[in-house]
Amino acid sequence: MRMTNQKQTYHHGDLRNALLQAAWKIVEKEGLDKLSLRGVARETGVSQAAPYAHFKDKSSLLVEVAASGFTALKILLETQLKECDRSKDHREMLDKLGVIYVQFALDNRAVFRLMFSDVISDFPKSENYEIAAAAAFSCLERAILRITPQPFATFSAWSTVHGLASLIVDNRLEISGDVETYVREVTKFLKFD
Amino acid sequence: MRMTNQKQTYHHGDLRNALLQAAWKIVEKEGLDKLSLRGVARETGVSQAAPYAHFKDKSSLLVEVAASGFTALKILLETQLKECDRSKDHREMLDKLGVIYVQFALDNRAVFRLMFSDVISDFPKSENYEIAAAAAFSCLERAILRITPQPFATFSAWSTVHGLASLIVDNRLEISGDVETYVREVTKFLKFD
DNA sequence: ACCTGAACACCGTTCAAGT
DNA sequence: ACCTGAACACCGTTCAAGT
Repeated sequence: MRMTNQKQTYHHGDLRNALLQAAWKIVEKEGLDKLSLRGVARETGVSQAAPYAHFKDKSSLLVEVAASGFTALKILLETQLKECDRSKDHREMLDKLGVIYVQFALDNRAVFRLMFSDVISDFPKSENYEIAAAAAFSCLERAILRITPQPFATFSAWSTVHGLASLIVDNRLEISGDVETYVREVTKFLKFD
Repeated sequence: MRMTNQKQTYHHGDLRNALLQAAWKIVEKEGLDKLSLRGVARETGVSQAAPYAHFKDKSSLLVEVAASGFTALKILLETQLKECDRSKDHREMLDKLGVIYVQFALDNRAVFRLMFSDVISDFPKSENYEIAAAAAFSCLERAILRITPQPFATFSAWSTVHGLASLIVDNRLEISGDVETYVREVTKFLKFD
């Protein structure tokens, strides 16, 4: 099928990234269980065995997709964190980060699930993944530390926001109305003083 | 197993339940992604096509496994709820339910994941599933209502406990020490007054 | 009604071989 | 180094046929 205007070479050039993008796209469109490595290769216009030149196996590819998910989330959180830097209302900042977390989960349902999926959790994770995940978590941590130094405060905030996001994404909680008011109503019971 | 001594007959007798039990066992031992319908049939000593006499497809079987997971959790929660009925310390009761929730998740990692998995969430759920899930949720709700009538209090408590359970099960939070102290430390920031 | 065996269209993964 | 095509051992699901 080499008949488009682009000249098609035997070597793809950036197959690794093309595969990652295709995988993200398919996961979001079809769901994690519908994603096959062969399908990713097909979508990328490459043979079924080609991915193995760049990834050890299917799980390794998915781990990298999840890592880029954490990176995307981290960037969103960090942007908000910087915007709020001049403000003194630390609690408001935390709420805003919560809204971003939940909104990200809703905008990228399948990838969000993948980020915490057993495909990854029960697997030797990549360095990329661990770094990206830790970076996202650390944004929440920094915000909390401006409010309180209590040791479990970060876990508590993270649990609440993550739980809310998970329950919504997994259809156990129907949201009527916008995400923001929902997050605020739920997190208002968290009191760190 | 009432039929241990009986000779094998062409008809199994209670194949439906045998398949459900085998599925639970395999999921916990091998993980959700390793579970195949053919494997479940093999484990039960029956042909690959036999499950289709009792379940529409693989997902339908998994939905029922998840339903029995919710039922098991509900029973644990309800037992605790009754034990606490005479006590006046409603907050203590809530904490105990939280511990049970998280402990259940840890004792049945793979099934807990399955209960909220996309295999089920993006699927026409069965009546069994919806009833069992609602029953489990309602235990938390009843406990909360003794503390406060505020509308989002239940969601808040559920989110926190569910988030904590999920993060631990998905290996994003290492627990050092026992579950109980962990749950108490995290939920102590939830204040309903 | 309940179950089997063969069949079909898919997978993940490997490997010799091509560029 | 990067990619292909064929091959192998698995799946989920269907269906005619057996009990």
